[in-house]
Amino acid sequence: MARRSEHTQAEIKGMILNAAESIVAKEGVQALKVRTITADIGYTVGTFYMIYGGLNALIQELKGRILDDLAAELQGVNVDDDDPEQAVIDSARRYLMFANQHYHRWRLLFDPQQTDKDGLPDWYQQKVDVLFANIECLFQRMTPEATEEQARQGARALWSGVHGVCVLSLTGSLDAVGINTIEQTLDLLVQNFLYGWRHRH
Amino acid sequence: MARRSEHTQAEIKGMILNAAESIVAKEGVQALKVRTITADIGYTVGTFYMIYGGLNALIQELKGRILDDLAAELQGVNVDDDDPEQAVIDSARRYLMFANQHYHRWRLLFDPQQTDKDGLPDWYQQKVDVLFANIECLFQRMTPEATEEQARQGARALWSGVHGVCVLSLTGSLDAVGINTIEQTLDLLVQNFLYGWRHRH
DNA sequence: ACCTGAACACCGTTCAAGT
DNA sequence: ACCTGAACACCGTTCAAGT
Repeated sequence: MARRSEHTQAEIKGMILNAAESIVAKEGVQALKVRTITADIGYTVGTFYMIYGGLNALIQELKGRILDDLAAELQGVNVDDDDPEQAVIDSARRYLMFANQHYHRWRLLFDPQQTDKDGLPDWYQQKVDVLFANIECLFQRMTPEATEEQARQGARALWSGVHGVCVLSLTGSLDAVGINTIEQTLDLLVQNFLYGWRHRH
Repeated sequence: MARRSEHTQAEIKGMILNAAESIVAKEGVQALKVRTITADIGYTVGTFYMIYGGLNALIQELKGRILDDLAAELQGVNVDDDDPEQAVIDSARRYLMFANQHYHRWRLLFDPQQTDKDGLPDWYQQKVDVLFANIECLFQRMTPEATEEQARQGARALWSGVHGVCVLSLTGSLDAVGINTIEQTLDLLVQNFLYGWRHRH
């Protein structure tokens, strides 16, 4: 036993990440166990700790990946034509779609157990900021007379709302509703808010 | 040892509930352990299982209590005068205040780990419905020309949004902001939404 | 009948021991 | 240097054994 060197450290790290993503995607974080991960890739527990300091470090990296995927999804909206309002609506729909299709991974991003005590790392916060910058930019274009700070606040308020609709609807905390009803709820929130936002400026 | 009979089953149950509430309020659910609870009340693990089938059963009951407290908080808004819009705004502010002051207990209501696989019990769903009925009623009064179903959808959409603001702001997922900034964000969401709601009907 | 505490299963983490 | 697996700590849950 020991000293197999069948894979480089980098390869093992990749295998761990893939195995972990797969488990989270199928069963959620609560099913993510060190023993399961290492068994899945043909290694034993100890090997995991050669690569990661602990389960939290792995989860942190997973969250980064998920955030990147979410960002890619939101990048897909057409922000170049002259209808910023429609772009906001599209963004919200894409957010719901991502949350619905990648439910467990999306949940991980906001799992209360998985928030590091010493706050999130800088690179993580930066990814969040980039994600938000697009929405803020659309708000600027919708209401050019608003200050940058107002656009920030507006984007934050609406996006929190969009997130709330996804959380309560998809987790079934509200009650059981189908996905198209959820989309209606989302549109209702977004369109009423945007109407108010436009006419109050 | 054994057969102390210093307390009735009902008394022990009350002691467990109090100890559990106290732990959750101070440290959150993740700190709630059977061994800690029973040690706090001067009993041992086995006693816990005389009263509850397991930790989940206790947590379920805790959630019911928290929901009652939240309902009481929201009952406090003045819905009798002729300004239903202001009553909605007040309700939203009270919801934020409750979430902020009873952070860990409020979080428990939406903890993903703590949602029973076979859905929530009927009595729980009923408490949620009662809570929502008030908001729906206010929507009816704001826009009497809307159908009941529209009022339901509107209340659901706005309340999801309100919840989202509380979640993202209080958990620091967005970024670090003070409580008054949170209230501003909340008001922005609610007022813009309501403006749209009123003028689009 | 009421209560204890040893015991089991499970899981994160460590580390002495192998090659 | 790389990897194993026994071992420890922690925790939910069970149950034989005490009074």
